[in-house]
Amino acid sequence: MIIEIDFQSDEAIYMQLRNQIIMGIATSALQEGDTLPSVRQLADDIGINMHTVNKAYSVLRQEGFVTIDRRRGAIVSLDVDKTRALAEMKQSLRVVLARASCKNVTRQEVHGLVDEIFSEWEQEE
Amino acid sequence: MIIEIDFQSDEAIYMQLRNQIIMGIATSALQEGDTLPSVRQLADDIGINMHTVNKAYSVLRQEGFVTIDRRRGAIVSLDVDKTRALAEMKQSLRVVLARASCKNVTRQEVHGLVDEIFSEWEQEE
DNA sequence: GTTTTTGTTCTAGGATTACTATAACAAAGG
DNA sequence: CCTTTGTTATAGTAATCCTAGAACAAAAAC
Repeated sequence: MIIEIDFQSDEAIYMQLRNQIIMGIATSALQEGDTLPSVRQLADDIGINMHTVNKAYSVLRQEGFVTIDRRRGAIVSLDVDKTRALAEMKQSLRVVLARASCKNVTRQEVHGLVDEIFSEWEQEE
Repeated sequence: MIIEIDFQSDEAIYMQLRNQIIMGIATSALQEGDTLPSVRQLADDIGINMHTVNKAYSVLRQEGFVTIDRRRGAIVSLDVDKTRALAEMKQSLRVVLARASCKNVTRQEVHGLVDEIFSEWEQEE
């Protein structure tokens, strides 16, 4: 799985990393049981500090996407709390859809985009 | 329109303010042509600094949700660039949906949530 | 047994951002 | 004339982000 960090972005590096790993899981580029690179190796590959990678991994652990084992490192393992996931998603969606709605994006167009995104993922499986 | 700031949140105050105003527009609590409170008055009401409100207004202007007039202050006026809005929304949706998908939220459930949110807004009009 | 690699922890410094605080300005309106 | 408007400048505090170097115990590799 290829990770691309935009150093010009105003989004923190550890957040870009977190989001890309989550999208990697969603697209099945990363599967349950897969191990992520060690913090030192990934930091070296990307050209950032070890602690920045460690922070991304810690956030992923806290959010229930990986478990961290001293021997094997970070392992993709999903702690599914669907009720919580739905509540959190609704909150995020409200902000995203409000912005879109102000710009005259219709409910149908949103549905279309959702389908597009899900289709992209299913193709890659 | 009621604005609620969570001072314990890790989200910046000016971003909370920006998002609530955008949601206010989406729900028609704020309509095109309406004037927002002056930066000093709103800052006083909320109990924050004038410059924090000013920053929120500046972001809203840059994103095309309000125009700012020296006489009347910030006025809701939507600069609709739908192509850009769709592109930006898709990028945001990708992250939100990836998180949900990992937690076994289905495409159908996302559609349901989208409808729920749009319905909330339409009821208030 | 020795060496390497693993995550973890500590301290520390630099850079940037967020927020607050004053103060002052020109423009418009009452 | 006085008030209110957004705007700008300066300044300080606090928090966050990122980097850096060092060290530790535990597990794996040799």
